[in-house]
Amino acid sequence: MRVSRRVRFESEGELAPHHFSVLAQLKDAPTTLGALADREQVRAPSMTRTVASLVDAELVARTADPQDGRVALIALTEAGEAMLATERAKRDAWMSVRLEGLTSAEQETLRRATEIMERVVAR
Amino acid sequence: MRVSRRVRFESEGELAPHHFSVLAQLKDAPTTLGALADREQVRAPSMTRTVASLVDAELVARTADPQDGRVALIALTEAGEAMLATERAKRDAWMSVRLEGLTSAEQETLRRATEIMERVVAR
DNA sequence: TATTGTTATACTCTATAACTATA
DNA sequence: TATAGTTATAGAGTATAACAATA
Repeated sequence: MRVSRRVRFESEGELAPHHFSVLAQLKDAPTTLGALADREQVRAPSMTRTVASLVDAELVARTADPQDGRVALIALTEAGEAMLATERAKRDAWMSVRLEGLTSAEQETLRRATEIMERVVAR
Repeated sequence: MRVSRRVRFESEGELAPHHFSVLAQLKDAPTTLGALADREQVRAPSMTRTVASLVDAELVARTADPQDGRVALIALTEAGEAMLATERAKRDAWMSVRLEGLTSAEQETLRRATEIMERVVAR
């Protein structure tokens, strides 16, 4: 928790945290508004607002679902992908600087720990 | 970041995140309102409100600084300490369940990684 | 009828600006 | 004058309730 707090506070970007978080959800595939709301742990009306704001910023686009007329499909625009990559690069840079001073053995321990935690979190 | 997200979302307590965070800052010693605002990355008026809400809930108490009449010193009450302990226990429990399935070697790797990251974050 | 999403409305958290009290 | 904190006011983000459109 302390590490994540430091990264959030110190590698701060132009994007509000909940905006960053939604862009990250869209990385792999377009997603319905409802699914986004579930994953972000907010109610549908809140996500409607957040998506409207991201659409205004041209970071995401809405398209209709050809199979189901009720559904709103949200996808990253090119600008959205670029923004996501930039923000992630800032976080990576913050961490890279701090890991440089470690020994190879320490870095190797962190690599193994990361693999373990990825499995833990995937469950 | 993904681990911290899961812990926040799934080990959810009664306390709003920014309330939890302020209580955690007060764990070791009473703190001025201004210092709290700095550490929580909010402006003084926001912290005035947050502290007022915690005072209403009797989780913190305000006392005057004997040396400087301008300063408001904020400290945990007994109820605040108990609340903090309870919330932390929930987070610990969430994680403990997930670490039980790991081998001893894997758990040892995580212990060593934790020590390394504590040094990284302390800088 | 049930589901997906939006609109209306209110509450909370945040901020900036202006103010009070103390140094 | 400068600093610590509060009050006034406004802008986001969130929620619930009521609604529209589609299945």
